[in-house]
Formats: sequence, structure tokens, C-alpha cells
Amino acid sequence: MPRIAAADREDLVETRKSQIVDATLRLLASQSFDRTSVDAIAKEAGVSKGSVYLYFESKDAIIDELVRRYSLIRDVEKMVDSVNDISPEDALGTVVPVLWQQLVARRELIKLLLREGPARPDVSKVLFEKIVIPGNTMVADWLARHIGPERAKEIDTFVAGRLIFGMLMAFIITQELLGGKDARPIEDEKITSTITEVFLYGIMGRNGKKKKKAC
Amino acid sequence: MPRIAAADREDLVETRKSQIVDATLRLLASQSFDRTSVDAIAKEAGVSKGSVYLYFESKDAIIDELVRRYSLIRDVEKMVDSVNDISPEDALGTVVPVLWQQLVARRELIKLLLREGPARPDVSKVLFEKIVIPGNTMVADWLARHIGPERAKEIDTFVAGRLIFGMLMAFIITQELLGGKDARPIEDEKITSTITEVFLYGIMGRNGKKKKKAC
Amino acid sequence: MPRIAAADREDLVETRKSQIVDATLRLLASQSFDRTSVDAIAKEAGVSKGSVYLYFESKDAIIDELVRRYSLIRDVEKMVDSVNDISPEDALGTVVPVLWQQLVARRELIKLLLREGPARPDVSKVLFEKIVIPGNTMVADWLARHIGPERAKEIDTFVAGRLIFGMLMAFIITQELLGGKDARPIEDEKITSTITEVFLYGIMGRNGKKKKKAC
Amino acid sequence: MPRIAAADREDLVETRKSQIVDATLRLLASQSFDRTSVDAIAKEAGVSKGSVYLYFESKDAIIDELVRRYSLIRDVEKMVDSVNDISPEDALGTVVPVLWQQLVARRELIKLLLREGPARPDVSKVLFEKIVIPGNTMVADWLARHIGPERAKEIDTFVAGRLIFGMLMAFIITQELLGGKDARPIEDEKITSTITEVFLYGIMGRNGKKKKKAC
DNA sequence: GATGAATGAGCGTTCATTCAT
DNA sequence: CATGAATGAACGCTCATTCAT
Repeated sequence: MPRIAAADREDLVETRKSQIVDATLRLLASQSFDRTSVDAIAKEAGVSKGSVYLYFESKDAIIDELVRRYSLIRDVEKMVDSVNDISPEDALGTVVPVLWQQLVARRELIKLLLREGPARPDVSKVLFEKIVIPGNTMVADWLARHIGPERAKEIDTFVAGRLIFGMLMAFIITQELLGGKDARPIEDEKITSTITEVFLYGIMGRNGKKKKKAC
Repeated sequence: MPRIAAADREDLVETRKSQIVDATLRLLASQSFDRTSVDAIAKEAGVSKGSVYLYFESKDAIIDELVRRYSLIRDVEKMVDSVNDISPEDALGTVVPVLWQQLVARRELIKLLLREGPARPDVSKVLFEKIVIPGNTMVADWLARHIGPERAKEIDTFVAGRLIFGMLMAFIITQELLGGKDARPIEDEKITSTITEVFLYGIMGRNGKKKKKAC
Repeated sequence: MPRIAAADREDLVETRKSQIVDATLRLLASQSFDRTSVDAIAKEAGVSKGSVYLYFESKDAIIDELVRRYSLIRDVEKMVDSVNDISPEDALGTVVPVLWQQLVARRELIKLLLREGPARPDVSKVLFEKIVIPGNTMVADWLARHIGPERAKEIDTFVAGRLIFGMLMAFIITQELLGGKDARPIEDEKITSTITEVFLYGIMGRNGKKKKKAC
Repeated sequence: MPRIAAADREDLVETRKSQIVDATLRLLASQSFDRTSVDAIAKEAGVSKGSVYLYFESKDAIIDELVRRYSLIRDVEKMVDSVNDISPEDALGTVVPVLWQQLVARRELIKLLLREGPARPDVSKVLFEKIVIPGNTMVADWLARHIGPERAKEIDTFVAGRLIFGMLMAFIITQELLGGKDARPIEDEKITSTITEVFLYGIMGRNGKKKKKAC
């Protein structure tokens, strides 16, 4: 006979898990997971070390949960949905800056994923299958619907779809994670407009923006 | 009165440091630096554990030296030199595949830099100032010389220069480091040709490949 | 004014204590007491962990109670009573096999007593004074009544009485507790008949089984 | 190039292992192995906790080594050798008291083996195969050579051989390990002479000592 | 009376670092 | 210069015990 109703119990579990995962994310901003002790996580979360093991099977389970919780996939999905019927010419101008802002806001998570992902097969798998592939596929489908059959013969939309993220990541890594923002700042507008320009002409090929300009 | 001539002494120090740094790099292919013990490094390097501390102040000093030694900068420099006077249209077809091959070959070093870099201010600084900036600048200068004044008004060549690496990195990270190569393989040729196409049209804008096509 | 009648209350305490002690004994069949957690005991007993501490001061108090409750003494008493007036020649043939079966059935308790007893002065005391001495005395008295004055001068019946248990224990320990049953099996019948034979001739001396053989 | 000669190295390993094993044996006199911490062992041995792991793979490896080192088997072997051609009538009078003394001297080891053995399959196996079986077999062979064909049909010498140890163990356990020595002392001489008498008549059957007495 | 979430001391184990040789 | 035995702090994890509900 549990003293606490099932719903309250679930709430408690959820609260505690969040406390611990969030504390971990905070600590991971300044040091690797390996160098972050369970003691430190517990202290940061405001619970005892023993409690951490009440809610997670092991230290590693914390990072698994963390990755599960903080993925960009839902944002990407929403964004692609919202521009579904809008051509890249019209959509990229808003999509790229928004995407940039979201990636910047999650820079710490990205730092974490870049650090921990490649070294952990389980994390890698989740990252690749649950984030990269679905996100990439959505963008590829959208591109395929808009670039026209001629251009579609020349470029692979699945590959092209991944490029937009690569371009954005290049600046997240160099400006936000490697300290470029301080050492050699670049205005956000310049980053996003250049990416928009390059990607737009890049995917449209020789027909790029032709509609808007008679040749 | 030193028993050994200064030059010889320096040679020894250099030899030992290289032994240790190279051994470390080899071991980092399969596990994170944190999980690589000094014991293992010493064994792999063929020296005693004590000797490691004769040539490095601490375990961390090894990774600092490693990052200092291994950069892509010299390769980028050579490559830019070799295509200095060749237009992007003619150069990218060879440059992109070569760059791709070199990045793939160094995937372990990239994994290491992504893991250790963002968490270490000193490493970040070196990476950014000695690799990102010089490489980016060389490519930007080259681009500036070829895209023409009209296009130059529309895109920032410094930003555009970094994009080519971002595009390549997107696939190094997803295909090589996150296991995409096994889960969802893509032919190297498809990756490099798509990047070439997108980047070329992207930077050239509406004049892309105009020489080849009368308008 | 107690809400529950004193008798009922005692019943409850007794029931709960039994639940917990019995559960512990069951668990001790497969692992040492040290490696049996209070969690596991509570679960096996069907009560909460907190309840264990309602009825026992500490984990160790459970084992003390267990040892106090389970002894062979009542069985030995009954057995000696039943053969009180029967001579060893006639009695041993049935007593030894029955005793053997009872010891085999309690092998786990014996394992427990051997493990926990010698290291705990309180348990030792209980074991020795409440089990060894009374059981030994009963057997010694029975022997004294039957071996005749001549033989009584040669052997100490108190010592001899303890030997029958030693003989049986030798096989409980080696065959049942050390895995000899699997590695080098011996039929139960061979064990009990040999013990009967040796002990019988042993205690009777040169007059052993004289009834059956005119001299 | 090791600084220490191989022989010296071996000596050191042997010394350290002995230090640790002996310290462990000392501590096991008063508490179970589970409750004996590596910290305590290291302290008792006069080495650091880290050093324990320099010489033993794990805590469990210490007890394995301990059991390997302290077995009675060599003593039993020697004893059986020395009485090889002597009949039980003449031999038991000296063998039993000597065996008793040796078992008493090793009471702490026996306590340890009774406690740790049954709970550890690996220890059990070693105990049974390396101590019980060889010792038992030697004694059985010796008995078989002396009891004559007639008696050999009635008792199993392998079973009988184990009985002599059972009889001795009964008193080791009750007098030495359970505190009977203090609560209800019995003279050593009484123990050994009774065992000798009972075992001798027991194994010889109706022909026991007949040589000495015409019937 | 009954519960089980919470605690934190203590465990076995690892390993960066030191230093006598 | 080179070694590796020795160290002990720190780790991830367990679990006996407490106590608010």
C-alpha cells in the first residue's frame, strides 16, 4: 500500500530526474562528463549521492537521459512543417536565422554532444538515428519538392539537406565553442545572410532566383 | 658542465616528447583521454611511467602538446597555394575530394579536438587562432580574388570560406564519428560532388558557371 | 489505554518477527548474511524496509533471533526419548539414518551456524549451551546406561556422545556444504551404515555385538 | 631495464604477498572476510591500500591465496607416510594426539574455512579437491591395508577414513571455536584417548584388539 | 503501525603523481 | 637519465538506518 498516489509518485520521479539531469547539464558546460563526479552532480542538484542512484541506474544513465531530453528534433520538425509549401527562396530568409538562434541557445548541449557523442556508441546511435536522420530527411523532402527535376539530377537532396546544418555548425563550433566570438566576432546577420545566400544559390544551381530576374 | 651537448639534449627531449605524444594519439583512437591511463601511454610509448613525468609536467600537458603539434593548417596552406591562380570552377572539383580524404584520414584527431577543445580554453585558443583563422583567411582571400566585385557585395568571403569546412565537417561528424557510415552509408563521391556543386553555385551566385553557358 | 489488547499486540509482534526471520533463513540458503540486504529481507518477508526496524533493532539482531529460534535440540531430545530403553545395537540402525536426514535437511542452517557462530560470542554461547551441551548430555546418559561398567572405565561417554555428531557433521560439511556431493558422491546408505558400524563397535569395545556371536 | 634483479623482484613479491595474506589471516580471527575492509588489511599489513592491488587482483584473490597457502594436506601426507606400515592399534595412539594438536594450532584457519568455504564455490572446490579428497584417500588406503578382508566387507574405508577427521573436528568446533573450552573444559588427553578407542574398535569390528586377548 | 524516500558513511577499485634507487 | 614500487585521494556505487508522512 503505497503512501503516495501513483500520479504523485510519477511527479516526484520526474522532478528528481529533472533536477539531476539539469544539474548535470549545468556542470557539463565547464568540464567533461568523465571529470564530473556523481558527488558534484548530487550537490549541484541539491540531493544526496544516494538519491542519484534512486533515480538513475548508473552515472552513464544520466547522460543517456540528458541526450534523450534535449534533442533538436522537435524544433526541426516544427520548422519544416511551417515552411512545407513555401519555396526555399522565400523560406530560407527566416528559417536560417531562427535555426541559428536555436543552435546558439543550445550551444552548451552541442558542446556536450560533440564531446560525449563520438566516444559513446549508444549516444552516437541515438544522435544519429533520432536526430540526424529524421531532421535530414525532412529537409531533404522539402528540398526535393522545390528544386525542380533538372537540379535534382545534379545534386543529392539528402546530402544537400545535411549541408545547411554543416554550415550553421561551422559557426557554432568556431564562434560559440572555440571562443571565436570574442577573438574575432562576426555579426549574426552576416553569418545567417551569407549562409542563406550560399545555400540558396547552391541548391538552386544556375536557375537560382531566376524567377525574380529576367536574364 | 653538462655531460651532453645542448643540441643532443634537445634532440633527446624532442624524441621522447614525440614518442609520448604519438603514443597518446594512437591510444586516443579508441578511448577518451580521461580514460587513457599514464600507464597505458608509457607502455605504448615504450618508456617508463616515470619518464613520462620527466618530459611532461602532468598528464594534461601531453594533450596540450598534442594539440599544438597536430593541425591541418599546413595542409590547407599547401592546398591553397596550389590552386592560388585557378578559379573555383576549375579548382573545387579536385580540392574538395582531396580535403575530404584528408579530413577522413584525420577523423580521430578531429574527434579528439571536438572532445578536448571546447572544454579547454588553452586548446580552444590554439585551435582558433592557429588553425581556423589562418585557414579561413587563406580560403577567403582566394575566393575574393575569383568571385568578382558584384558577388563580393552580396556575400562575405570570410564567412563563405568557413562554410566549405562546415560542409565537410558535417559529414565527418555524422558519417565518420557518429557511425553514420555503417548505419546509412553515402558514397564519398556523392558527398564531395554535392558539396562542390552547392558551394560553387553558392559562392558564384547567379553568375555561377556562366562561362559555360551563354545567357 | 492501548488500542490493541496486549495479547493481540504480542501476536502481531510474534507474527512479524517470524515473517522476517523466516524470510532471512530462506535467503541465507543462497548467500551470506553480509551480502543479504535489508531490502531483500523486507521484500522476501512481504513487509516494508521500515517495518524491519520496527521489530528488530538492527540487521544483526535478525540473525541473533534466527539462531535463537532454530536449533536441533528439540529433535535430539525427542529422538533420545524414543530410544531411551533400547540398546545402541538395536537403536543406532534407525537413529543414525534419521539423524542424517534431519541434518541434511538443515544443511543451510548448519552452513549459517558455522559461518556466523564462531565469529559471534553471543551466538557461540547460545549454540554451545543450548544445543551442544544438552544434546550431548542426553546422548551421553543414554550411552552410559547401555555400554556396561567395564567399557565405561575405558571411554568417556560425554566425549563419545559428541563423536556421533562429529561423524555425521564430517559428511554434512564435506558432501553437502563443500560440494562433495557433486564432485565425489557417496550413497547416503553407505555413509549411515559405516557410521553405525564404526560407532557401534567403537563404543562397545571388545564386547561389541556379542549377543550375536557366542565367544 | 629493470632496476631490480629478477630474483630480488620475486622476493619482494613474495614478501608483500605474505605480509598481506598474514595480515588478512590475523584479522579474520575476529570478523568475517566480508566485514574486513581492504583498508584494514592494508593497515594491518603495513602497506598502503594501493599496494594491496599491486600484488592481488582483487580482495577475493587474497582469500584464494590464503587458502592455497594454509592447507593441512602436507602434514597429513607426512603423517600417513610415517605410519605407513604400522597397524592402527600401534599407530593411532600417537597419530590422534598429534593430529589434534595440529588442528588446535590451526583453529583460526579452520574457523575461517568453515565460514568462508561453504559460501564460495571456488574456495569450496579447492578445499574439497586439494585437502579433503587427498587426505581422505591416504587414510583410506592405510586403513584398507590393515583392517583385513573380513572387516573390509562391512565398512567402507573411504567413509571410515573421513570419520577420524569428523571426530576431531567435532571437538575443534565445539571446544575451540564455540567457546566450550571455557564453558565446559575437557582435557585434551580425554578427547584424544576416547577418539582413539572408539575409532580403533570401530574400524576393527569384532576382531578389535583380539590379538591381545584370547577369547 | 506502516511506509519508502532520503541519507551519507563506507566499500572495492583506479590511477596520477612521487621518489628512492 | 631512467625506473617502477609505493602512495593516497578520489571515484562509482551500495546499503543500513532514519524519519516525515
